[in-house]
Formats: sequence, structure tokens, C-alpha cells
Amino acid sequence: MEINAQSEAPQKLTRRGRSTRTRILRHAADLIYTEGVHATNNKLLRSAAGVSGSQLTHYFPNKESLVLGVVEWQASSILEFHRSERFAGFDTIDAFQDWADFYILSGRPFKDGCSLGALASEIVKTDLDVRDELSQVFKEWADIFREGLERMRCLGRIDASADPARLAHMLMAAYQGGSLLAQIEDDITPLRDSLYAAVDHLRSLTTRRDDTN
Amino acid sequence: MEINAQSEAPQKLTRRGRSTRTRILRHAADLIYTEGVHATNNKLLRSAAGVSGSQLTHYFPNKESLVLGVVEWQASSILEFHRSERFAGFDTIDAFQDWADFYILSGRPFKDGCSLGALASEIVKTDLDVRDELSQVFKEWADIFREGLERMRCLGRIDASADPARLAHMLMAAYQGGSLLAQIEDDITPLRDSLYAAVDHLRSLTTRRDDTN
DNA sequence: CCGAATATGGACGATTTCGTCCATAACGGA
DNA sequence: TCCGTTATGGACGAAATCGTCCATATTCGG
Repeated sequence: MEINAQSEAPQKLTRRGRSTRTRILRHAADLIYTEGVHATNNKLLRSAAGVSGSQLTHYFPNKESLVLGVVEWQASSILEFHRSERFAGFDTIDAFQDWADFYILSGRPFKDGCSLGALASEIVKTDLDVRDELSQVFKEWADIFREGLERMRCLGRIDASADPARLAHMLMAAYQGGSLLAQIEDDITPLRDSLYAAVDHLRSLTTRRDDTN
Repeated sequence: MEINAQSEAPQKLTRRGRSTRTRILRHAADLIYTEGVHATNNKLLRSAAGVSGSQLTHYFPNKESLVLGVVEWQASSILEFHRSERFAGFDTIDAFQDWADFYILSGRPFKDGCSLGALASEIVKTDLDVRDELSQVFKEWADIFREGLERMRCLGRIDASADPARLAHMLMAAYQGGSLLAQIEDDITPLRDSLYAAVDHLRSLTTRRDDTN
């Protein structure tokens, strides 16, 4: 549950086997994030993870299974982050503001885009069969936002006319689109603008009694 | 100016040469849009455009130049569309609503994403040297929105506190991010939600005297 | 009409990448 | 301790892709 990407492995792995598999996955995720799926080939991954060619085949029979492993790895990381206590289920404006600030103010690198979105856009047109997995993860991600917004609406923190599902998609798109633009322009401004505008929009839907400023 | 992608070619092309080059570019743009950059190889492009291998090399000495040609092709198409009279310089809410509706209501295919954004995200991490070109195009694209919003602000149609540059980035990100999510989920809903939410946010900034509904 | 420049066709080679194969080393349960 | 299972190493092969080369056909300008 907490280490979803590992639990996918067959049970016949020894401790050393699991360690090697995890090491491969870790370096593959890193390489794919910084260099892209296409540039992450056997040679690069072998030298990065310090394994031989046959080990890659042993743990990941083909590239598709490797990419799928990385997708699961990144997905569990992202979902865990969004479900952390830090954001308290996203049922306040402050939580969403904090979420946006995390990407903008924490000095987090932005030049490689979203660890899952950039990967997704690179493979969504290929024959790699990970669409279902990706679709599921993005749905769960959006649901975290949506459920928080629904609570906010029930609690009267945002207007009753607000549509939580629509707003969740808006937040997701603001982050994904902003990340892409920031990558392309090598400038965090588009990401900052789109995230803050999205949170501004949420704020514009707050009911008056909560409008303290 | 109107056919930017062609004007990049050296002048020593005959009529037949220009025709062949354009045909290659047209099919390359189509293939890259539907199949992706990586899958668009010489073999596919040869049979699609009906040319021989040496012709590709003749008009595009390497793949980078081909991709650059396609980027320019798509860029001029997009910029021309956004500068068309239809949107009247984007200085009304209705123009932005019409813009959003174009992607949602016109039955336009969405499964391949934005013709430029999907291409950009696929190559932004590669060694293909088209980052500067892409960056420039996205800047110009955002400027179209920004200038319209600035006029709206000057005319008092939106609040004086509105930030045109930020809102322009919000609109761009809503489209790019929404397109990516729609691709992944094979469902137009995320794109519709993010675009309409973005336009809703603009609408929330309209000054009262223009608020007719 | 003619020579030079351009366009086209198809084969070829160099390189890269994925995945296999087989031998050896380490490990785990009885 | 011992034997079967798992892990590791490096070489190898098959396939794909990019780009070159050279011969031939077509077109352009004078």
C-alpha cells in the first residue's frame, strides 16, 4: 500500500532481488524525469543503476513494463503527497494556496515538468499500454481535489453553485498546463500565474461570511 | 508571412520542389500529430507523402530540421487562427467564450491534444534544438490574449486589478493542461471543465456595469 | 534547343536499441 | 551441508532508424 510500485513484483524475489529491482526503478524514474522516456535506454540505465543488461530484462522483461513500473512509482508518490496531512484533505482555501505555493515558493525544480504529466504526454501517443493505468491515477488525483471542494461546499465555505468536479479539473489543468509552459519557456512564471489564477478563482467562489480580508 | 513554414526554404527550389517540400511537411505534421514525433520515421513518412528516402534528406537534411519545419507550420496555423477576425482581438468575454466553445462544441477532435503543445511536450526534453522557436511561439500566442485583456481593462470591461499577463497564462495553461488530461482519459470533460472555468474566472472579473446577466 | 541546376529513386552502411543466451555466483530451504 | 532457485555478468543477434551515395530523370535559364 505504501510502496505500491514494489508490491507489483512477483513474490519470488529475494531481499537482494527486491533491492536491485527498486534501485533500477529509482534510477529509471529519475532518468525518465530528467531525460525523457525515449532517451532513457538500456545503456544509460545500466550505468546509472549499476546493473548489467540481463538484470534489466530479468526485472523488467521489456521497456513497457519498465515504464509501467515508473508510472506506478510516480503515481504513488504524487497521491501520497496530496493525501498528506499537510493539505488536510483540501477543504480550505489555505490548503489550495499552500499547494500552489509548494510548487512556486519551495524552490522545487520546475524545468522537467510534472513527474507524471511529462511522462504521460510523452507516451500517450505511443503503443505502450499504460493508458488505463494513467487514466486511473489522474482520476484519483482529481478526486482528491473534488472531495475537498465538495466538503467546502457542504460546509458553506464556497458557493453552492460551485461545481467541485469542474474546479478539480481546472486545478489539475492549471498545474499540468503551467508546468508544460514553464518547461518550454524555461521560466516558472506561466506555472505561477496559472496556479495562482486557479486559486484566485476558488477564492472568488468563497461565500461572504468567510471573506475575512 | 502567411505561409511562414514555406518561406523558410532556400530560394533555389523550383515549383515542383516547393510542392514536394510542402507535401512532405503536410504529411509530417499530420503523422506527428496523430502518431507522435518518435513514431514518425522515414518509412512511415515516405509511404504517406509518396516520396523516396533521398527526398526527405534533400528537403530536410536531418530529423531536427523536419521537426522544426512542422513546429513552424503548426505555429503559423495556430497564430493565424487566434488572430482571425472571428475573435476580434479577444477584447470581449464573448470572444473568449467563443474560443472555448470552438474546442468543445465544434466537434473538433481532441484525442491528439493541442497540435503544438503535444509536439512540444514530446521534444522539450530531447536534444532537438527547437526550444527557442517553441518559446517564441508560445509567447506570441499568450500575447494575443494579453493584449486583448489589456484593452478590456482599459475599456473598463474587466476590473482594473486584473492582471492581463497572468490571465493570459491561465488561459494558455487551461487549454494545454486540459488537452493533456483529455488525451489521457480519452474524454473531453477535463478540457471542457478547465476552459469553461478559465472563462468563468474572466467573467468574475467583469465590472458590474457590463454584467448584463 | 542545350547545358547546368535541381529533383527523384533505391540501395547501402553506420549506429543505436532492444532483448536473448549461456555461464557463473550467491542465496535459501530442507 | 547440499541442491534447487534466484541473481549477476557480458557477449551476442535481430531489428529499426537515420543519413549517404550515386545514377537517372526532370526542369530552368539563356
